[in-house]
Amino acid sequence: MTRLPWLRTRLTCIRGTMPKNTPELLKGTLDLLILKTLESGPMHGYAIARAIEEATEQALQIEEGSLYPALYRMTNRGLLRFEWGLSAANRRIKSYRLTARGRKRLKLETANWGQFTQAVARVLGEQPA
Amino acid sequence: MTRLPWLRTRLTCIRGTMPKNTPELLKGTLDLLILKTLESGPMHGYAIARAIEEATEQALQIEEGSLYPALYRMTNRGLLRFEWGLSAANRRIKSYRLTARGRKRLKLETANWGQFTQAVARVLGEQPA
DNA sequence: GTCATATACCTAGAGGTCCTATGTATGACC
DNA sequence: GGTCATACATAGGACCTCTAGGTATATGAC
Repeated sequence: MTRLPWLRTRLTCIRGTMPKNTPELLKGTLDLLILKTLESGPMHGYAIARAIEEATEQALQIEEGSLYPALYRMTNRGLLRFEWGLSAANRRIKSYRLTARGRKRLKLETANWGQFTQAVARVLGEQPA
Repeated sequence: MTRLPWLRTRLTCIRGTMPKNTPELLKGTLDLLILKTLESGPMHGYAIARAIEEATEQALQIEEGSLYPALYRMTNRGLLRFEWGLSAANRRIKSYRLTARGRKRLKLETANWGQFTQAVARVLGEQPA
């Protein structure tokens, strides 16, 4: 049971900003976030997660165990496709991009999200400005 | 295989407004919606579902197969408690109300929801007014 | 050089939530 | 007496996220 070198790294990463919020909330939304992030151009998985975290100022943490299965799923559904390539840091990466279908899906899910949050807002009794 | 009388009722109900949206989005949100609906006073399960649907102008449909398990869950967690009673229509009902814990939870989940939607909004590139 | 770190990928299994489909019961109304 | 809406309930499946584990390698510090 030797402590492997990469283990400590991971733990410190997690301990860092762990907001512990949004345990279930992320449920239907991760796909939308990924689609939106890819709208501006191709990106690889790890970078997508970082981009989302940065955009939300670490409010949302994308776990790798959610991210990679999601990318896999979405590729299978024809929303994304990927090519192997090299990152700026000279690393082997899978560069994902939206397909036409993915773009259409992004539109749909964005609209759904808008409707959904409006509906919830009505229940919460927020004044729509 | 005779067609049972209550079947048709149910089907027409469903066919009515079925928006088919929010398949996954509801995930972490149903509890919040129920808590908020009960904030104004005791209510029974069926009425809670109707209230949410009305508040959202049928944008959100609360299925009974989601509703009753949710009420059960939340009762077990000490967020709600209920008493058997009679409705205005003279029917046997379980009248639910918030516990102190439920009220605290409502606050927490409302705050979480606000943060979460803001985070998503940032990714979607919406201007925060 | 070699050690630690960050980058970059992957997966199995657990846990949780929602929905579909099904079932029962009864008050009100025609 | 039949139909409808109300009011409860639950088993099973589908789906998604997270935890926890695993591998590989470029880069910079020492």
